[in-house]
This record gives sequence, structure tokens and C-alpha cells, in this order.
Amino acid sequence: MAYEMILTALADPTRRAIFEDLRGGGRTVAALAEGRSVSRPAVSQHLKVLDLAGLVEVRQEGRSRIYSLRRGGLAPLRTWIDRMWDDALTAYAEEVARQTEDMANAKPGDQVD
Amino acid sequence: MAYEMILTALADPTRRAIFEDLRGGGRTVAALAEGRSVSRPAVSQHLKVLDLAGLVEVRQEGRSRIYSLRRGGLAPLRTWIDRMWDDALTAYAEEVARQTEDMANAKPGDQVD
DNA sequence: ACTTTCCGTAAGTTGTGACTTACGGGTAAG
DNA sequence: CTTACCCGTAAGTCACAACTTACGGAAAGT
Repeated sequence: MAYEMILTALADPTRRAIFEDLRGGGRTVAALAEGRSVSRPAVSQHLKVLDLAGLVEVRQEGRSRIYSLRRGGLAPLRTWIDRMWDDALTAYAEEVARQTEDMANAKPGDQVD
Repeated sequence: MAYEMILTALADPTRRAIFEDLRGGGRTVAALAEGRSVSRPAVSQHLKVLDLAGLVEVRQEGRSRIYSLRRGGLAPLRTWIDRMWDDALTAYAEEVARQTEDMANAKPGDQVD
């Protein structure tokens, strides 16, 4: 239920750039918007999506809100990838098994490449 | 250059469902389309995107094309996640260091929570 | 040769989401 | 209290991508 939102959130280039900018540490919305080609409200909307996906967290500090990476935010995505990886290996092994089985059932002397 | 395409490819629910279906082993386009709520050409277009992202591979077999998961296709995404993970830890450690430094510079007896 | 099957692509439609500007609510400063 | 700053949200615009149907090519069957 969570990795879908993460994938959707990280698919957009602007949003991904914002996310990657936060590697440098917590930043304000204005700081994230400056130097970028989009308006500040756009950045605010992107941050909302990243927040709902559990990728960032907010900390109020005076009149400015500091956004920073949320620890373990990418964990659900990583788990999904690992499971896909394992299943892919299993599927591949089964396919090999099927092929060798076919070869065993084949009459000796049949053409093989 | 590669993980961006992977994220874009996996963001779409239909395309992700097709990708996950391939965990069971190689399938034809018609087999992937049946039971789904989209037409066969739509599935074909999705498979093209997945192919460009390096996530699947095709094997011609008679008049049907068998699509299957490409081994290591998710590797670039996993690498990117790991790097983000490490950078997040570094950023967090630096932030903690900054805070403890501030506390050391503060006058003894200052309010702390 | 004709038909059927399996598929990719072209062309056109439509919903969605990434933007914009406008506005209003808080908080610090004067 | 007024001003200035930082920010979220509402409303509206617009491009794009996810679909559809229609078509054509390529391989196998009759």
C-alpha cells in the first residue's frame, strides 16, 4: 500500500529533484524553490505529495517550516524491490527446470543448440 | 540516466501490474492482456515502456512474443536507493553534530527540552 | 493461396496531474 | 497595531500520457 505512493511520488522529475536536494540536510520551502524553474507554491504541493508518501517530514521553526528526509522512508520500496528480485530468480530457475525437463523427454539424438 | 526511466515505468498501476505478473514466468502479450481491464494494444505499449527501461526482455517464439523479467533490471533503482539512504544518514548525522555544537556553545543553565 | 492468429504501430480522444496566480492564515519585527 | 515574511490552499489552465479503434505485417494452419 505504501510503495505505490513512493513510486508515484518519485516518478516526477521536479519532485525527485526536490527530494534529492534534501540530501544536504533540512531546508525551507523558499530555499528549495529558489534556483528552480517552478514557483514556490508548486514546491509546496510537491512537498505535500512527498509527505503523504512518507518520504519527508516537517519541523516548524519560527515562521518557517523545515523539510527534511524521513529516515526509512524508502524502506517499503526497497522491500518491494527485493521481493521482485527473489521472485524473478525463482521464475528464472523454474524456466530453466522446464527446459531441461523438455530436453530429458526428448528422444536422444535430437538437435540441440 | 536509467533509474529515472525505471521510476517512470513503474509509477503507472497498469504497467506495474503487468510487470508483477511476469514474476510467474514468461508470458505472451495476449496472456498478459486477458483478465485485465485494458485492451491488448495498451498492454503492448506498456511492454514497450518496460522494455525501454530495461525491465523486461522479449523472445520471439513462432508467431508469438514471450515477455519475461530481465535479470538485474531493477539494479539501477536499487543502487540509487542505497545512495539516497547513505546520504540521508550522513545528513542526519551532520544535523545532530550541528545541534550538539550549538548546545556546547550555549551558556550553562539555558533552557533545554 | 486463403484464413487465422499474434502482435506492433498510427491516429485520435480524454482524464489526470503539474503548473500558474490569487488569496488568507500565522509568526517575527518595527 | 502595522508591516513584512514564510507558507499552505483554492481555482483555473494546459500539456502529456494512458487509453481506444483501425490497420498492416509475419508466421502457422487448412
